[in-house]
Amino acid sequence: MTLYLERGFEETTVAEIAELAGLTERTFFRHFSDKREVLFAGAGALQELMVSAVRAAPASLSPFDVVARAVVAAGDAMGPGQERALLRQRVIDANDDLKERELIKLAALGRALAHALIERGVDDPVASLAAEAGIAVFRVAFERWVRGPADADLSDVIDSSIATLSVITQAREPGKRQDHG
Amino acid sequence: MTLYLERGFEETTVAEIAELAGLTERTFFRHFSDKREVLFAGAGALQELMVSAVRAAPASLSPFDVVARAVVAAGDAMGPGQERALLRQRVIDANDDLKERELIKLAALGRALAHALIERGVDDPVASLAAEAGIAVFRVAFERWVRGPADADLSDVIDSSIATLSVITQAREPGKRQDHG
DNA sequence: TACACTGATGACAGTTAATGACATCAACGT
DNA sequence: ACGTTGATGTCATTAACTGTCATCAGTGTA
Repeated sequence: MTLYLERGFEETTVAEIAELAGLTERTFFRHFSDKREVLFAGAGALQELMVSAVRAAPASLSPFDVVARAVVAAGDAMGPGQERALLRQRVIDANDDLKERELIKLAALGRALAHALIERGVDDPVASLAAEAGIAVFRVAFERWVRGPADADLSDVIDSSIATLSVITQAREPGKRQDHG
Repeated sequence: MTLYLERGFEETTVAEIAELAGLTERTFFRHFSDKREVLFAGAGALQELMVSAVRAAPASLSPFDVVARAVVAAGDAMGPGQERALLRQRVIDANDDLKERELIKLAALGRALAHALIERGVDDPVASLAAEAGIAVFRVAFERWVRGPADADLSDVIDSSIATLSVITQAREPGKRQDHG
């Protein structure tokens, strides 16, 4: 993180990272599958947290409510570390390769959530859509939170984004099917 | 595409591609910024198509309906080339690096759609969420279409997915805010 | 014809991410 | 003392990219 912030991601070589850490390149690649993965090592924990939240949700909730609860749980867990998350995000935003890696982590998270929903008995198109919608909310809310005031609560932004999405998708022409021919 | 299908993406070197095309490596990298980009050169056209659809939509439509129309327009354009799209998708699905690139193209598409909505006067959180939801629908529907029967119409799958998402996000506990303590 | 300019390509060297193979060394139990 | 195991170092190699200069075809102009 120190080197990435100082001189950027591309300009930092693995040799430099290894030297600063007192290791060799080879050891670096034993710990991280590639140069980007250093910044995403903790993504697995977040995914497990959200999947657990899905599993722990009451059976009475609708699929989307279950996902919403998982997203809020993730927001709570990320509460105190706003500064660290912000630095990390700054590094990621400055580099396209890192953005790609972030996106695939989110996609994996979406699949995991969908899978957890299916295990609860939700049908597949519904499960995937609810999960993807949840990821979309998470992404948008996170960005609003990072760019917003320093004392804002991520959970509040998430709540608000969930409500907004709900309103948006309701405001449709009732029963009218899109024509396409 | 020939080499990627024969031996996979990782196992195909740029030198081999260049040789088959009767060019040098250097020339390959002058046409494509990196090895993956060969498969995504046409993504820009699709994005322009969808942005145009957003701009051309009647002012009376809700933001989500506008996005839905753009997604359907993309589905129509992709109608005849199912076989080619399927081969391409098979190559992409078999490799994580290519999945990453695909995701960032979709993310760029999402931002472009959100921007087009904002130009129509839609507020920012609403625009981003509508766009992201549209992308989610597109992704889920496209996957269902690719894996589904060969004679299926992508536009129909998209229509159905849009309707499903609409239903999902409506089926919430009315007015109840998620607790997170 | 001669000349200048431009754009695309080739030729070549160099950097760096990433991987495989083997050696070393400390910790641990028997 | 001995073998095992896990983490690390060392060395060699592949292949993605990049910088730089040379070449060459096409085009306009005197």
